[in-house]
Amino acid sequence: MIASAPLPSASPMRVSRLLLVTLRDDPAEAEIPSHRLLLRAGYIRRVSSGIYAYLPLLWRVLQKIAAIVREEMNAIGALETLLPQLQPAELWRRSGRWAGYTAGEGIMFHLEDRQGREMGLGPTHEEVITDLAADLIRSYRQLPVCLYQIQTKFRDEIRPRFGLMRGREFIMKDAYSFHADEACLRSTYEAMDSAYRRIFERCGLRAVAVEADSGAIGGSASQEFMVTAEAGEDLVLSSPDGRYGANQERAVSLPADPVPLEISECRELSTPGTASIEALCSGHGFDPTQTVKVLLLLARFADGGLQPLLVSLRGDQQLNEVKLANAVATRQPPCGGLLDITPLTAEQVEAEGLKPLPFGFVGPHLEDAVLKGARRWQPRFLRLADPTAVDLQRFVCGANATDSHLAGAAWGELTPAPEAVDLRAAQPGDRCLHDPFQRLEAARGIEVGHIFQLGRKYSEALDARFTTEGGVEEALWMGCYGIGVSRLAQAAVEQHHDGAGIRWPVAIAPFELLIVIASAQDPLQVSLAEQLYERLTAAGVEVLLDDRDERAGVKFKDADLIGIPWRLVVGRGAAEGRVEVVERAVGERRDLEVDAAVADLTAAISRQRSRRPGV
RNA sequence: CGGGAUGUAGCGCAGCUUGGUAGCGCACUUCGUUCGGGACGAAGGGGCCGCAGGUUCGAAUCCUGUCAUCCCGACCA
Repeated sequence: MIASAPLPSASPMRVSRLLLVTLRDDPAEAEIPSHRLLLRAGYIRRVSSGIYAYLPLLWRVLQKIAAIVREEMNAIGALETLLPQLQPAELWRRSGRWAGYTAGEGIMFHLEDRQGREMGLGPTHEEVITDLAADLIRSYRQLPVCLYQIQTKFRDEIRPRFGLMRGREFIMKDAYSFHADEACLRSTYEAMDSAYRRIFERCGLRAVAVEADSGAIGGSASQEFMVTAEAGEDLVLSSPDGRYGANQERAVSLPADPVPLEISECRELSTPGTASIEALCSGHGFDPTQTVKVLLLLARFADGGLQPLLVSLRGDQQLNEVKLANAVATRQPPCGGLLDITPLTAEQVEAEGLKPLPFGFVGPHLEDAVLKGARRWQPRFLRLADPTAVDLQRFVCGANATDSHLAGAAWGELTPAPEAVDLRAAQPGDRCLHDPFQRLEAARGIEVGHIFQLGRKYSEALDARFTTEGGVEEALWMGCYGIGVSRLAQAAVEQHHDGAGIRWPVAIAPFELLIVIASAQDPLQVSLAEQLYERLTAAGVEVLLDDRDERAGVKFKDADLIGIPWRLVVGRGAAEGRVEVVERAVGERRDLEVDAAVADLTAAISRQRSRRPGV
């Protein structure tokens, strides 16, 4: 797939010739409105789980989005290119991502060619582009440079979902920038940030930029662009004043102040059957902020390493697994990459040949000795704690013996305080760091774009170097920038629809205007509609003509469903030279003289059509 | 992968409990009447009841296996 073919020319586009198949009933497979509507209105068909055919109407939408993306990328000096989808494993081994992307919950489709060479179907293109950069870029004089492509990506998603929202094959714009220094990277990152804002705005989407986790891509700063919608898969936390917004994976906040614990020395507390924080607090009159809960987990690494984790959190806090994974990954770099982290189970402990652990009564002082003799695990815990736990003077925690807790324990006395790392999940209602009088609000969002400052992670791994002005060889600074083009199309539907169907923004609608012939039996209506088709097309409007010999009601229903933003009905007023103009999003109907209708439509549509400012 | 559910005509579904050789609505074809918000009547076409075994005289229906799809969790544009 290459999203670069020109839109069909001004040759008459007739619904009768469009292979338009709309469905009256909702397909059972679709859950969210945008998925249902795209299927019902004849925009997509499912071929396999997470794999869709983009039918002619949607293809026009995708090309319009691609055109806007292209304009904005070109405007900031990015160069369009097209990279291979089939990529050699060797390249991915060099970046250290082959195992992580293919083993375990790996997301890369991979295969062997007839020679037995391993290949992967590109889920992303950092490796290919960096290798090319290494080949092409020799000197600082060639920098900075930014390449992008609009390309089909393949990801063997653990769970494809919601039509185009999370497909296994999808269209993405990805851009990669190369720089001689970090300051230059930052300025391209800023330029991308504003280009992205323009792209989403021009596409008619309400999108917000939020701080994000860099995930498997890696790198330092990263920002996501979220289209706000109920059906969004991500939770965005933001401050009412608009100064802070972050994906919950990444969000930070001020925790509630703990209730002081009025116990001056540590004593044991009999707590039969009290294995949860709630039970402990309600049974013994503690506040959750006075407790420390200990989570035992197991980190699995690409090299086969298994590292037990002992994580301490204040009892009222929730673990943010993304933050934990990042903390673990940076502390155990030589293990070939972190595959996953899962809670430790009693069965696993037994399988290691270890004595049972007092799950539900574990305290932070659990000794490494309990791991002695483990078959495959590292024999010591990686100990991490959230600052909310480390900051407690006295606290209640498990006594490492079933049915027993400690009250009044203190770090130092009990066990040395573990390394403090931010591991807690910020929650809606938490106070904001920048202003404690602001409280975080939650909203759901669809991630349609993500920009990263990668730094030198890939250039170092793939040895992509250039010669500086001073004649020294250095690794390139890199950024990467993605937009889910097909996802964006569906996100637009999610944000712009009503009970009757889609309401495309003009800028990305498959057509700008639909001319409906109320009665295809009436030669007068037909000829007036054909004339209007010619005139409006000549005036530069993208027109679709519904010339089907259907009852008017059927055509109106289909018109609402497929959601073309403007509708011109040639009906019983045709003899008097009057037609009806309807704006889909507003629903208001106006009865106009033909000339007035043409003037009105061309003016309104060109006003709504998104153009680059100044072009 | 773990948990839940579903596979019957292009789409939505019934039939399965209690085995007897498949039905409804929409869509499709033809004819007639209708004709500005998913018309009506008549006549048609379309199904290896997901697939493979088994039980039985006989299986859409019971049993076993398998595949696929969807939903809830970890992943991401």
